[in-house]
Amino acid sequence: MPELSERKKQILANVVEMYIKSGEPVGSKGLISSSGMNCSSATVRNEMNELDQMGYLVQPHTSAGRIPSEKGYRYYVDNLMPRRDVDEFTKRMIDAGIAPAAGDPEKLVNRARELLADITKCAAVSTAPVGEMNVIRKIELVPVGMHTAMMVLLTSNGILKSRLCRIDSDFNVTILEQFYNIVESFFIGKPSGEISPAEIQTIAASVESNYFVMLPLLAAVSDLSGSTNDSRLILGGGANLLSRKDYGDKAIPLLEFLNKKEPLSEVIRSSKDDLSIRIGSENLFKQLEDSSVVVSKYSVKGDNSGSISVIGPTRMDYESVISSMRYLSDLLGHLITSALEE
Amino acid sequence: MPELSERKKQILANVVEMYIKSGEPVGSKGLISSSGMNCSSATVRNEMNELDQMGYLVQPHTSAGRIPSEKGYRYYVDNLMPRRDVDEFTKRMIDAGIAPAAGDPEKLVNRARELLADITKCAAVSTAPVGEMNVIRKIELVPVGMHTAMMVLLTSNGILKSRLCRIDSDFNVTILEQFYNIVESFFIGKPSGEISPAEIQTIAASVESNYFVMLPLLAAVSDLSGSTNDSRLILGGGANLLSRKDYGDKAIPLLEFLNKKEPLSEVIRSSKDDLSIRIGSENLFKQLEDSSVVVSKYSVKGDNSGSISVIGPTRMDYESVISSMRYLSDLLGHLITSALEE
DNA sequence: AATTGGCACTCAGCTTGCTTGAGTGCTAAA
DNA sequence: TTTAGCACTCAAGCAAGCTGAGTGCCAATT
Repeated sequence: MPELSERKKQILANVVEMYIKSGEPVGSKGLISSSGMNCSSATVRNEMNELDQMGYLVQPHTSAGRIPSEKGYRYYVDNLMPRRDVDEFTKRMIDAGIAPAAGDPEKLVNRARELLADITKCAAVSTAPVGEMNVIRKIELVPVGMHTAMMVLLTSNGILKSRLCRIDSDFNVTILEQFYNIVESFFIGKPSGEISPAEIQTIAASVESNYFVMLPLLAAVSDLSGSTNDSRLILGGGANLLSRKDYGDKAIPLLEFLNKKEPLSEVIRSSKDDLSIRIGSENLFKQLEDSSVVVSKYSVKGDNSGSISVIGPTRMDYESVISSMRYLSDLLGHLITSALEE
Repeated sequence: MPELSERKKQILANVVEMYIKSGEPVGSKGLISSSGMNCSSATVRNEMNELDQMGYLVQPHTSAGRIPSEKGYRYYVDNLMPRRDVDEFTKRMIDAGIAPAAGDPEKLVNRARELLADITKCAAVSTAPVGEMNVIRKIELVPVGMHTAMMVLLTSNGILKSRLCRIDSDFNVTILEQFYNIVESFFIGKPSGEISPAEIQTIAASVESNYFVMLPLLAAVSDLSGSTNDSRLILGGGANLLSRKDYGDKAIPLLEFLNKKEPLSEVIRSSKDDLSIRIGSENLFKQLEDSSVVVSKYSVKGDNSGSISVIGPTRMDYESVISSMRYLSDLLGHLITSALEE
């Protein structure tokens, strides 16, 4: 990454910011007047030309102004973007918006996602808190029919999962007792997600008499506890993308893409850092080539566990999106933590 | 509703069907050729003119063909539309699509909604089964923190609801025991939704010592059991409306409207019959003036309890939508019933 | 009395050409 | 190295013209 001269940096930053604000390509003259640089438009023109050749800017047509390329956005985000705190207004909006959900982890996550979509006017995605430090609190098996029962599993981060299971023989007290004994001695207090099929086999084998009845139940426990939380991945504010003129009719296939759970999950989960920004084709899916994805993780009890994300046009207002997300994911982590500890 | 001559009926039916297929206004000549009527275009023209004046057809512009008015659609749906069974292909699609969800009521409903959206290329809404005959099966209270607990309620139709509650004193065995006693003697087996605040008061008063601890817990039970199932109302396939050229940019405000739970719930719930069709401005919300809403109820254990709906442009293919919905809601009702009884 | 062929008329949507103006690159002077 | 000046480009907006599907009406036909 070659160093740019101070002036080039200044120009690039201005182009990016003006383009983000207006959506119109930025010309040399307009840039001068609204950035207060003290040099002439011709000078800016020369510099822009070089930035163009270096790949930071592009021209939509020969006689139009410049817009940032992906490389331009990337350089801006990495080196030029101011790292301010959330503005007061947004902060209040978040504080006020999330307050009514305090105390309930699930509601908090949902509320956070809705707020994020509203604030950024982009699509927002949330994943529920599922840390590795997470422990199984309770397992219940409630008969629903003769051969079916609802299994309910509660983890220490306050997340409830359920699933219907079916067995071949009738339910009776003995089976239930046996099941609860096993649960008590093998599962309660165990980190969720650490139950291997092999273990299940071993445990099931220990009940000679009811092996074939118990096996599906135990498999269900394993399944439920380890279930990739795809089902806890929720997209909101998709409609916001439609009002963004950036995507013309490309908004429709994009929305269709985002509505599929699996690829979306892949997109979100492929982020490693606490805060990751992927711009345009840095996203591996070609459906996202005109979009940027910002993922911010939040921690519950000091354990990195869930995330909130924003998906919008590459032209999104990175600075405000990121500052909002930083604040919101911090707050969310704290609120969930205290909901569980209190 | 004045009777129309046989020929007028035939013409109206053809206009509606052709317009539904093509989306283009139907002219006299085109109608002749693709409907095989044995009269001249001039005759059709005269008839169309009358239908126009009677209010069944309208002309978008002076020199265009005719399209059905709302009155025209209504007459078609009530009197002219063939009532065929689902076509073989759709039927297979439904059978194959719903099979993997068999056994789990919640999954069945979700799958049905997704299928419906896919088949009709419209938005689809599902509500979970919540009949009046519905009974509380089990209530669990799982402590999550010092002052918080997760309450889980399971009803006889296999639907699970949960909610976090918080109390002022610490949880202890006595409180839990007392709570479960109350649950056992007052709530289990009771029709959900029939627990009045007054009753809660009475019951809470019966535990002199722990009145203030028990009250919020009991209130939570009442709340959970009676909770309007707004939260069980889910919209899917909203993106389908965008690809429908019928709504130009009106699709965006429409989607925004549909994404609000309350009005959508109102729209669905205002249907009384087993199958209700509301066309255009027959819907009370003006956001739906260009849309039709078809609601079909399904029964679980003979008790009319949930519904699936389709929302799409007034130009939707009523015949195929309705036949699909009839088949699907029947199937859904049966599958849920057998999942619970088996 | 109902049906039909013929004809003049309408008008949305497309095509075409013109104009405008923001913006560029280049050159020559400061 | 910067700047003023100038010729050039091209998207977007507008007006005029053309096209063709479709109509309404009338007079002739069955």
